Amino acid sequence: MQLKDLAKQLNVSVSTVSRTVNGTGRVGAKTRERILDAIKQTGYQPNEVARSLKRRSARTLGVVVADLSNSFYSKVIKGVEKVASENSYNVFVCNTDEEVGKEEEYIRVLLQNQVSGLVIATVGSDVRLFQPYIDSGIPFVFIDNLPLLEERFNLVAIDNAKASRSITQHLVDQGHRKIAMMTGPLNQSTSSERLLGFRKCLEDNGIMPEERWIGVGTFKQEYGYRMMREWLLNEDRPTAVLAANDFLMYGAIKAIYERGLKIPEDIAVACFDANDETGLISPGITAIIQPAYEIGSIAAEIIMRREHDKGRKQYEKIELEPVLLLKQSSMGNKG
Amino acid sequence: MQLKDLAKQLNVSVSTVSRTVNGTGRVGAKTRERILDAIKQTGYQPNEVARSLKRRSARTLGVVVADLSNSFYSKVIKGVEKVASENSYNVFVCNTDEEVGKEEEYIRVLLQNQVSGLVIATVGSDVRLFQPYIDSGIPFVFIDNLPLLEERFNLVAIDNAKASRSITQHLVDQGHRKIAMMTGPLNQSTSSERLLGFRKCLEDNGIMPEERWIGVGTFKQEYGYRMMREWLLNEDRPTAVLAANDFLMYGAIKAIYERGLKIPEDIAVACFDANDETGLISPGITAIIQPAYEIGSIAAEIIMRREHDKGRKQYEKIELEPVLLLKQSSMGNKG
DNA sequence: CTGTTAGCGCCTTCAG
DNA sequence: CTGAAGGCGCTAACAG
Repeated sequence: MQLKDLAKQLNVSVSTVSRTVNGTGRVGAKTRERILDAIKQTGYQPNEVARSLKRRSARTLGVVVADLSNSFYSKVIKGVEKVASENSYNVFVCNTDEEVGKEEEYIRVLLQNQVSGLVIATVGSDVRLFQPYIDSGIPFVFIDNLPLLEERFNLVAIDNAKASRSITQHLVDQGHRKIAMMTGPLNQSTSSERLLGFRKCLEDNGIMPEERWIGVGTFKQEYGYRMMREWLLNEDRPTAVLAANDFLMYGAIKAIYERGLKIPEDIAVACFDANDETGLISPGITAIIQPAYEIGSIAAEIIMRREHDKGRKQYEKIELEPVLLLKQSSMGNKG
Repeated sequence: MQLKDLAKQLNVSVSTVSRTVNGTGRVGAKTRERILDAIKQTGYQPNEVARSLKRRSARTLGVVVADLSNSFYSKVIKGVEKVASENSYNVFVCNTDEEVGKEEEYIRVLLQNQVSGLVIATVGSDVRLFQPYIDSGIPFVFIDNLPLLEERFNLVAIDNAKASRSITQHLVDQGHRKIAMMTGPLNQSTSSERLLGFRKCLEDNGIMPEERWIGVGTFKQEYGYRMMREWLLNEDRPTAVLAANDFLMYGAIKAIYERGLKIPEDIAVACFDANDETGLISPGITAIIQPAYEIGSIAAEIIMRREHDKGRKQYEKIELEPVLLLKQSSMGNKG
């Protein structure tokens, strides 16, 4: 069923039907009535693809994340979706599994599909590939990780270095001086910034960071486990560990338990993003919690704003405040 | 940049360019060469929306789930996405928050966007609204919950009643006779089937199900908490609880701990879908684990098959085997 | 107030 | 092997 058929059936022109469907332009009361009726009868639904082609925009947002099953990202997505649906936009969600190739591919596909904007937690793809699009005015909003771009992008994120300093300071305040850190690839800014903040904080406290206790690998559980195991093989082991995300921490904890050690008595742990909804993880894990839902909704709002004043190429950098959630995993004074 | 511009620039017709872009129809070797070059130079990308309009199909799958942050669904989505991307299809993901209205709205929007097929974990919307679409051959694949439809739909799911019987039997085998069950709305088949299996198992074991220990509410943590609390107010309380999903169970456990009781010593617990990736939830929770990723990928494959032999209206019902994961939460003999 | 018409960007017969 | 032309379903001038 389409416009044309309806029009024919009612002996009016397609444009009249179109106008009443869209509520644009004046249409006679009774003709409108008849048309609305027929629409209800036939269950006519406009073809969005045709509309998108005409309008040259699909009223769709693309979201590219590394891992859907990571609750941080799923909350971001919910935030994006809320704003999108308030504006009658759709959301395309893509999962890159932290693979740069997939990320580039998905961005390309989304662009081909005429998305109105992109929300990206990049894992380091060469976003410059998409410079033409960015310049052409399609808003790219980065969350979490910074891209390899100069200035021409929007950003919604926390200050990772600062957050890292604050959680490290907490460990120091508990009396720890032998603190290890594990993080993901340094080409991701979340990783490098968190490491930077960690180092800075130790230095500010007159502690020399031990290079052997700095693990740079991936953001996956398996790496956290391997790294921690290695550290524990040595007699001289850290008394506290900071992990740059929750998966790393879960891996680390597994290694700690395997070694028969206790948290926090033998080793204190803290990390980013561990937000236990169940309340059953024990001990509770001290963590920096990012406002994930807000990150998503604000990112989407930026795109909406760009849709309104198109052409105006202007970029927003929004910094949100995380929360330092204190739990048992890091408690107990070592001083 | 579009087809027309490229054609003009190279002094060939649009059709020739189109043919070489798509690799369809013969094109002279050197003209092809020139065109391919120009494509690389200009970074031309075909407009998918226009293609979709022409083709009258968007090569897109829609997925409708109740809650993205539920790991069961995020795994399903990953499964769908894998198959989709293997076939160069895109995935639209929608989150209904368990609201029937949102579900109907999203299905409508997806259809308007000419998706090639839908994967739906329905929360009970009146899918008959979409009967015309189903009849017109757009494949609807249901997972998890059964729709209010006769026969004309595809299904990928586990046998919920059977799974429920088996986990209940496990509790009985541990010596329990005072077993409670909490579940979601009965208009969702996962809920009603699981309750059915529970009842059946008790009866098979000569145990009369106590109606006061059967809680029918929502699938949310908050309800699990409230229900459990109520049960615990009474002197005569169940010695084991089965929850129809993990959120309910987390709520129940919270209530149990608040009451100062121990798991499994005072009360044994078991549920559906609690798949602890962290390994830190303690005690570990006995649960029926559904093969979520496979459910998603098989659902997507069904759609792909329908794309190939279109017109052939045929429906597949696929039953997958869940796993009964035994953990401490239900261990210890009460007999 | 309503109808006619020209595209949106691409694909695909049908001629040449 | 290549070009011209019509049309996918809808919207938006532009006329009437």
